[in-house]
Amino acid sequence: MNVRNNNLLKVYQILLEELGPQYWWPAETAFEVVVGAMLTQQTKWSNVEKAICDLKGHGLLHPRTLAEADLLLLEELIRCCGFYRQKASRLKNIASFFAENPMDDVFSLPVDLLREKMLSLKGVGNETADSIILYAAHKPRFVIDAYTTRILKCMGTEGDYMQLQHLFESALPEDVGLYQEYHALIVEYSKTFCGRGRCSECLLWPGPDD
DNA sequence: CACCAGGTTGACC
DNA sequence: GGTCAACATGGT
Repeated sequence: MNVRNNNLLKVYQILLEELGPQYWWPAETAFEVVVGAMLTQQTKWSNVEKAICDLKGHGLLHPRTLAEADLLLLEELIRCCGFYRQKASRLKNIASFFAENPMDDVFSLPVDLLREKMLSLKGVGNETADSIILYAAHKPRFVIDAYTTRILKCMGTEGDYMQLQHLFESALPEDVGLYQEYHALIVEYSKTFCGRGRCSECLLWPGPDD
């Protein structure tokens, strides 16, 4: 079944029906979500899992301990995620922020202010900020990633990050669970069915022959 | 061996 | 105000 009218809610329903709920974000704590969001930048999640596991084993998945961790050790533990020198120092900086500003307090801020705070941290851009907001703070911000951008382009819609986010947020009910599931479904769907630029068994929009 | 992965930043038009 | 290389490892 194809959707030809950019009905984003209908697309969500189709994906959910086809793939089932994804229950993202896989993490035990909010801080683990923050760390994972940083590490997964331009990186496969399987590599992030390994790093998260090693960090956990060294007791570093807490703001204080991570902020005070040895930089070289940290680099070693996250090397499998790539960009490991950048990510290590940025992670320490983010950890310091949450060591000085408890997560419960920060996450209680109005969502726009929370977003600004996150964006002010080096290494946190739009997508990482929204991932933290949606999956760690549990507030409604739709996450736009490369897959989402690609899918919308296939459907004939282009725009920058904020434009695409507004598109989703104005088309959908403001529901944290829905946003969480939808973003996860887009990622899983894309990984399974879409190569770069082209889709093999596309459920969502007309193919070239259509 | 080439290409990509749940991006972000700073430099340079 | 937009474009682009740099950042780096691991899997197909």
